[in-house]
Amino acid sequence: MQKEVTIYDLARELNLSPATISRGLKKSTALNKSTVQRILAKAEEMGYRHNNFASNLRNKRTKTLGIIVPRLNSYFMTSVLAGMEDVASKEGYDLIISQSLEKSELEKSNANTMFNKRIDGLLISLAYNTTDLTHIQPFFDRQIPVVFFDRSFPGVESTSVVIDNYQAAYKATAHLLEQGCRKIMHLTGDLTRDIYADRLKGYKDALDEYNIPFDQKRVVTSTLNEQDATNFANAILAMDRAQRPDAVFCANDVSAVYCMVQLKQHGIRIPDDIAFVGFNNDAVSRMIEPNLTTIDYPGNKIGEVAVSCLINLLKGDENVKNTNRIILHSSLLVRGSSLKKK
Amino acid sequence: MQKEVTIYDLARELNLSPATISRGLKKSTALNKSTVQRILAKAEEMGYRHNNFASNLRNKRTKTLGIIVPRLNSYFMTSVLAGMEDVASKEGYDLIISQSLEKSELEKSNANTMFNKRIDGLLISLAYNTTDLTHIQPFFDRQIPVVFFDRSFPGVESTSVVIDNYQAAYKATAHLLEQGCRKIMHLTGDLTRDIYADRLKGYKDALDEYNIPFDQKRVVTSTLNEQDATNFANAILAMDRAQRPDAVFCANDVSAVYCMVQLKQHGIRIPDDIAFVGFNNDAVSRMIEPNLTTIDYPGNKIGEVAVSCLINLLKGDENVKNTNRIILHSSLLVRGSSLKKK
DNA sequence: TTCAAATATGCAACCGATTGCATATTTTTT
DNA sequence: AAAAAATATGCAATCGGTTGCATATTTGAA
Repeated sequence: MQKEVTIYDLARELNLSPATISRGLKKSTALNKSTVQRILAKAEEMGYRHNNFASNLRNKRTKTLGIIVPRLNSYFMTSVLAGMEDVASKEGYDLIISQSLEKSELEKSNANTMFNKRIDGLLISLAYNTTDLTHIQPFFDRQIPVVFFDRSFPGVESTSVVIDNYQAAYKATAHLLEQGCRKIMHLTGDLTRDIYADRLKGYKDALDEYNIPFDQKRVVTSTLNEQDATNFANAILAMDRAQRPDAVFCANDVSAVYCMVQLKQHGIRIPDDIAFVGFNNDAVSRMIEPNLTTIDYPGNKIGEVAVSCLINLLKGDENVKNTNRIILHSSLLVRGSSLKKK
Repeated sequence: MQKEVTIYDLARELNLSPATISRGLKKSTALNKSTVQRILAKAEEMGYRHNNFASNLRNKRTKTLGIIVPRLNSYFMTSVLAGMEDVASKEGYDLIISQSLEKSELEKSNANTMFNKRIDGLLISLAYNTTDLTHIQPFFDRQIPVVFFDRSFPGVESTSVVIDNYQAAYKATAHLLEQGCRKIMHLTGDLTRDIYADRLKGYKDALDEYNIPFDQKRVVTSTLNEQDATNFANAILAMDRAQRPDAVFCANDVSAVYCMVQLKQHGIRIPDDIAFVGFNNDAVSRMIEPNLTTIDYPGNKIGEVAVSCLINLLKGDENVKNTNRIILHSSLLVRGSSLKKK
């Protein structure tokens, strides 16, 4: 292990003090321009690498942001992360990423770990079954900024970066109505997660707009996993003709796809018998036949915005403190699964 | 911002020296057991948090491992990461994760960033088009251990953790042969990545075992993305009856699925006309109809093993230095896409 | 009782960058 | 030419934990 070059080494070589070197490396304007140049050149020449630990210790900042997500294995999350990485690295921040695997327990433990690692700020998208924020409280107590993204918590004081779930669901439902569907079911997730509550509201309001009475029996709450989607499909298959929906709006693509697979295996034609709309524009939406109509929203953008926000908060930007909800736009991608009219 | 409790605060409260506190917090056996207990209790009571930066500065270790992966958006990668996270956090290591998005350029820049962040060790799965390891050289030069996983580099001196690609491909091909297929095509990735080269070898040897002559025209190299898979399907559709394969073995599930979708849309029946086997056991393999026969391998395990290895290397374990290839087992999951015999 | 061995704790010098304040040097003003 | 202002650089303390070596205390053996 060859030893590292420090500012003291540079100082000795250039006959300057370590203080001057430190300032030079940060291009301080207090220094003579030519001195700064000499320092930079020498640093390059000797292979100097900045030591974050010494610097963090002194500054009492870690220059690290923590990210907790339910799962990494969706195209959406990957895009969010890529966006976050992009902005964070430009601003010189590291990211520590962990998955809650949709389990509140694990989320708590991850939050705790990050707290102990002294991250400067936290970005979090909540697990399905998280019902309180006690695990986030330590951050609030120490004034460590927290930004929620995608899955936020109702009534929380922190900034959230979300999409217009209400609008998106409204558009999805209205689209099905325009296609002539009248018995539209909605497969949703845990309604304490406001993204799902908002989508439900959009669904309801679209029905209302078309004067279709809302029927509670047409809304099914689930965890949106493979098993639940299949069960949901089986429940549809068990219904008699009159009861059966002519369309289903699912709160994510994966559940829509599993549901479609099961229905198709039992002879249901899509979209003729039942039309489908999903949510997320996951890769699977283009693997199923017919391709799934879905809501597309810009993961990258969400990531970028969330990190920018957090960094502004860290910089103490007062404007950001007052903004506590940033809503990004999404769009409806119409594909075969919902096209009844040709 | 309330101020942090340090070992000096604890020392003052307990009338001990900071040195003793430091040892106590690490449960040093050099200390009286009751003293350790008192220290731990007091630390808990006062809300002490260990300061990594001070500690890293002193120890000249960052306790951080860097991970570079092509993409995070597969079930496999997510599992690998979960496994890595598990072991790493147990050993007190942080992870910094970044994606190369299959681009060698980005991989280089990520490696460079990690080098400057002074990670203690690197875990890397190479991008499709990485053809040299110059970007890893700085790690080798400073004796920073590097472990390759899944996608390794031929002839590299570092430890690699991989699956038995050869065996898996052999099993997959043999299975298709047992089902009566004789014209088996193989859609593969870049053959300079040894995982693909190994799979090709397994495919060849299985054919050989059944005395089927190998035909170079039956092997198609691609990037395994949606476009390439669709093109491949179109090529099959363009073949005349005699030429058409009766089975396809794809080097990943995603390409198999896209290919199947395209073929099905043109009336090809699966598995009757063409049987399919994929690789990875991605979630999509159970979304397509018929469900895709595929190779399942334990992502979690790969992650765990890779990190354990790296940590042993960091501990200077000589045994590990000599082991430079760890091969994990995988298994064939037979599903509808390849079952011709009922 | 005395001395050696074992056990328990403290001292103090690191690790490397940062920054308020002081000092030295140069430029500008009167 | 002297004083004031502006510019350039250095001093030294600080961030908090670690560890080799020294010292103090207890235990056990002779």
